[in-house]
Amino acid sequence: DHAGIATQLMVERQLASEGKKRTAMGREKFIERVWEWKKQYGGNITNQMKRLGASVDWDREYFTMDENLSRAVREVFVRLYEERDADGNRLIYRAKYIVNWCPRCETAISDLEVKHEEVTGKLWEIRYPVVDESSEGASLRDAGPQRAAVPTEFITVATTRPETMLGDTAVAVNAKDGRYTHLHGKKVLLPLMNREIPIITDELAQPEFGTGAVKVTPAHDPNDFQAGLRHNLPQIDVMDEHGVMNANAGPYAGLDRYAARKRVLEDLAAGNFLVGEKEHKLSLGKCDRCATVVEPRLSEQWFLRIKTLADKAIAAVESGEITIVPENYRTIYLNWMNNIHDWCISRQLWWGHRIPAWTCTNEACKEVIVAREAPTQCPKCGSGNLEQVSDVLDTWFSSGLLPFTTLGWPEKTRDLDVFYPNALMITGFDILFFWLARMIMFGCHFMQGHTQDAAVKAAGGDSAAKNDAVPFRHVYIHMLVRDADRQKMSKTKGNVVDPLEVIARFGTDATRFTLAAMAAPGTDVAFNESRTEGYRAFANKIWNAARFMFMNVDRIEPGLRPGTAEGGCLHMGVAGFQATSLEDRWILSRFNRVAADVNDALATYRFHESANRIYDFFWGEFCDWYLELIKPRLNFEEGGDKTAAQAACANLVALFEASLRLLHPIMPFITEEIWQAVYEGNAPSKSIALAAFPQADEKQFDLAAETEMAILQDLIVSVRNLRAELKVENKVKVPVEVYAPEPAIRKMIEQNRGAVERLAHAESLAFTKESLANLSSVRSTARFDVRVIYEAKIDTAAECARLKKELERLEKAISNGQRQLGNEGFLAKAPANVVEGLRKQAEELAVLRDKARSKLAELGC
RNA sequence: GGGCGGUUAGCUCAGUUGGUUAGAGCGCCUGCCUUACAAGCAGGAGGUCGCAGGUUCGAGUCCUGCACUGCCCACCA
Repeated sequence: DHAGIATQLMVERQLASEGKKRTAMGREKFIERVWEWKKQYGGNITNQMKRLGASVDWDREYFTMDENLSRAVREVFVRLYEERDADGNRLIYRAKYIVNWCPRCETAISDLEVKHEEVTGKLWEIRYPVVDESSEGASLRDAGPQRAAVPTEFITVATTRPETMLGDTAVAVNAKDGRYTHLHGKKVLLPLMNREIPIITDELAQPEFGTGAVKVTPAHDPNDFQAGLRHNLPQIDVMDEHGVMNANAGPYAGLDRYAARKRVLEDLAAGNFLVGEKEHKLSLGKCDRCATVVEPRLSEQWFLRIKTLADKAIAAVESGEITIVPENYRTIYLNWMNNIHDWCISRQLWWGHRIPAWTCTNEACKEVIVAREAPTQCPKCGSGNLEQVSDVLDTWFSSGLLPFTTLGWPEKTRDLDVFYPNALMITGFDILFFWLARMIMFGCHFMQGHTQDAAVKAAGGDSAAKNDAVPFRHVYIHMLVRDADRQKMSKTKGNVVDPLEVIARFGTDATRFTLAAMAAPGTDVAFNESRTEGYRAFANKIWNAARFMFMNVDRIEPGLRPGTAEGGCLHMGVAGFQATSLEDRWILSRFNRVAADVNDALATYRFHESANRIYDFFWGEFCDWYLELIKPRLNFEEGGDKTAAQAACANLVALFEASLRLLHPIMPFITEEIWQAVYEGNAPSKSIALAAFPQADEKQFDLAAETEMAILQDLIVSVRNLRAELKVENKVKVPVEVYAPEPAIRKMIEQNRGAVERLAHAESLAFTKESLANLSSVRSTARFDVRVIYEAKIDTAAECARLKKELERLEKAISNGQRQLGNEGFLAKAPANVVEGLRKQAEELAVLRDKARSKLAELGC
């Protein structure tokens, strides 16, 4: 979008560096200059999106200042101006009101654009002399200034902005405050200005605070403004749009507000009016864009009467027609929406949508005309001299319309039928109120009565949704990316992480993976480079695994493609996969599980879970185990079977291809590259992005294979452990003995003895009839004992230490288990599978404990 | 003044509806250039889950209070 105030600021800075000023240039020339700037920098965003691999319908690129969108903005403005609420008030109105004013940007800004900062400032106490009524009359004027020098009574007020006293038009006390009852109806003489102002009674003054008396400056404080209206007080504006004191400030005119503050304080002190100066904590409002301290300023602005729109926006979320993830933002949203104030939508800027309103320049008429197109003549007085209001609209006014204006509104378009309501809005929490809230308000209001195309609605699974006016059905709120130290990125701090730079160093895929893996809902991402380094290594791992695959395909069966039989690989998790071995059955089962988990994680916006799940599968299971396990079959030249090698190769390709599809949303580039290579130019679709996302087939879950494989892995790891402890040299293969009392398990190990020998670096594998638990160089599990036969001196002390630690752990676990299993409450209330699991575990732990005990006895420690 | 988060291994972070022995990456220690991969492989050390209570058969997970910390909202001179 055109980002009115931000963009104008950027161009102003650019001009400043050339020694030029916006005001000297004139509106037209300046806007031309902004367009130039936009042309130059707007492309950066597009470029970043492309480099990030965003999948975007580029034909639908839009800009909020385009003519079609601008026309929609005017349409909305006019409709809101013409529409009246239940009380008969226009939804858009113009009013003279205290608004937040940025003296640097020289414009009004909305409440949201003010950032409050807690600072320790000063609270000054000033005493105002009470006018002595006994000397009322001619003598008052005659006596002149000297009269103030001998007052009899004072009333003391407190302020954090003493310069505003120049615009005071009253002093307020609370009617219930007995201390001031005698002063009701009297006047004080405003120091420095020598102006008599009344003492009024108003709720504004709270007896508990300070002295209980408060100065009233209707033109410079929102509360005072209201009080002023209640008491018909004059509004004396003492500053101009730059925050410089004006003629109303008398001798202080021309001074900047802070210089004036200093002088006022000095003068008050000199006149003996300043009676106190205390440290005081206050929240200082600063301009969101340029950090200048905001000044409450009386000015004529356009407002949107928000309640009508807000009510609909509340209903849409409360009813669940719009869902928000993470859920706590729902409360935040509703809380804000329920306490919303009218929205100041006019800005005294040049860059933006100019308000479609004209004023008749005829002094006697001054009619305001709001219209879609420029009127030629005043409908009231007939004058042809009309001038368009110079204000522009708040950027968010137009941004808030995007869900429907980008689809062609106010025309009735096919796009609106199909795409409205949008399915999902993804946006940052920092613009929840600025943007999201406004989109919901505008959408619900202007699209009321809209009905989405029934077929599209059903296809999206939203056929039961009632309210099609909502701009989108689901909202995903993402957090901020911070720097590695959790600091908010800022140009002034110089800690901005430029995505393009990260991409240049680590690659897009690694960058995307980092963001995905760290995107736990509701948590900021501390962008940590070491993490990205790790994911670059992952990309590298994928690449090398692909090399391995291609190497084997080229050698074993050149031209091999993933299965594309009926239904095609596109609709199945893994097509053409023929499980012929334990590892085949295992990996197929594991793949389907990961596919199930990833789909589930994505459906619930748990992106980090999906990323981590694929990572663990691909690296920890597919590469670390499966590829290692099938190597003997692939290497048929070493006395194997070529047919088996071809089958293994086909499985490898099928599984890899499916994994690529699963990985593609997070790592689009590497997966596309390998996928295309797999098909050697004959891919079933133009891009992997168009291939179906793998779905889990629960029939492929194979619990038996997973259990068996786990035992095999245990066995291999146990041998590796023993080798490491015995410090067996890497090249040396050692004989291994296994005791496996259960015949089925023994058989399974026997069938996979080759795998054990190879992956555990064993010379041979033999089965024993007797338990090995008490022998040395043994590792035991509940299913098997395994022993490495190696003539190395065992470090008895180290082995004892290890066993003792192990025994300690086991005993603790056993006693925990016993306590639970002996607990009637547990047996009665815990689910059966939990109890059963614990029983089984207790048995296994007991076996292990016995083994460890007897082993310790054997070693004599 | 309201509201919302966070506090788990040396560091950065996961841990959905309470359920077996709390995980990952990086870093660290040991050993390996084993023909996909040293950006790698194999093995290892490291945590009383901020503190104090409570609920429960069972708490990192739920409740209360406290401490520290970050953020949002608010017209307190």
